[in-house]
Amino acid sequence: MPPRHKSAPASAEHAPLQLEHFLPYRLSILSNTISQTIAGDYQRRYDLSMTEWRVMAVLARFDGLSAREVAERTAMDKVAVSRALARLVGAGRVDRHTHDGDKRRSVLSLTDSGWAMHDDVAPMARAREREVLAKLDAEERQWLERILDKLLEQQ
Amino acid sequence: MPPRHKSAPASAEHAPLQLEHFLPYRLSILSNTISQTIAGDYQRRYDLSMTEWRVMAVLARFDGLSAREVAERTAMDKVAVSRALARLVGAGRVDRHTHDGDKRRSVLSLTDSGWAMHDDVAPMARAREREVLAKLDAEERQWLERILDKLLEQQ
DNA sequence: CCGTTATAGTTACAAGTGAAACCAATTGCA
DNA sequence: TGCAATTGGTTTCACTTGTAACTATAACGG
Repeated sequence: MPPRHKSAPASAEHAPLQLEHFLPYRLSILSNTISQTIAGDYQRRYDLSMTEWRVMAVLARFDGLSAREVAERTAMDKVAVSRALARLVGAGRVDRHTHDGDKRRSVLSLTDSGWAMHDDVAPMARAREREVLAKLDAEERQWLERILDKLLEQQ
Repeated sequence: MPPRHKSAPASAEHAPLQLEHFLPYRLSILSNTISQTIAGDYQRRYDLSMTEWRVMAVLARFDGLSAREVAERTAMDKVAVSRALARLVGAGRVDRHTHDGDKRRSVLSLTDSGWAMHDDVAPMARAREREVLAKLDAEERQWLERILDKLLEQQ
């Protein structure tokens, strides 16, 4: 019986990428897996997309932001934020009024109902983060922190 | 002048998530940034999506895979693979025929043109990976390797 | 054998996303 | 002032993506 797949000749001449050892690919798998798990949690319980959750999370920390500021803090583009806000305001999770003195800007904050949802979801998200970090020992966690700091630092 | 945003009262009662220190969020930003940079490289030069590139990358390593096997190796779902293959076959980058003895299965491999594209793109991808890793010293790179291994290990 | 179940892959439809166009309010500056 | 350029935000349109349904072939079990 011949071997299922021939890989030797290809590697010799073409140096194909080994996806399973390729950092960008591995990061992408890891990030998607974790984010999906968390998103699953709150999508099961609430009708809430990941972008909507992120908007709520920044409004929980910074009350009164404008849509643009939310976009900055979430690293989302303004269209995505606008859409998320439309749904959140519609669902009564977020309050929006107009900035005095600049009628273009909105002033956003969580409603009581938004806070209730936040206070339910945030601990689930944190618990999932702990689940992930539990796979590492204290030393590894410190290194991870440091490595992410360096990789995420601008330029 | 009053403070722009009140965050203290919220944090006291509601313990909002600090997105900028939240591992899943940070991973997502990092992963998206890196993947976008690489995808930009080959989208500028070829009309090639990230899913298509991943399919090509595994076919470069494992000649003769079926679509399902490609899906397994890329962690993509079979619909995404089917679509990527339709485009790649249409563009003459991938050869598809039917498995002898199981007419459901396809047998996939890169064409000469597919190999040429691969041999052009793979070094760019590797160069981008090196750019990222250059932000770390040797010790940090080793820890990152080890940490990703642990976090990606099944369950 | 023959009917049921499982597998490989594609198609169809709905929902999500991104880029560009757009509107309204504001700012800059001649 | 007043008009061009900028900014905040929404809408539109084309494209991508995900889920479910579907077709064709193969494997299983009586």
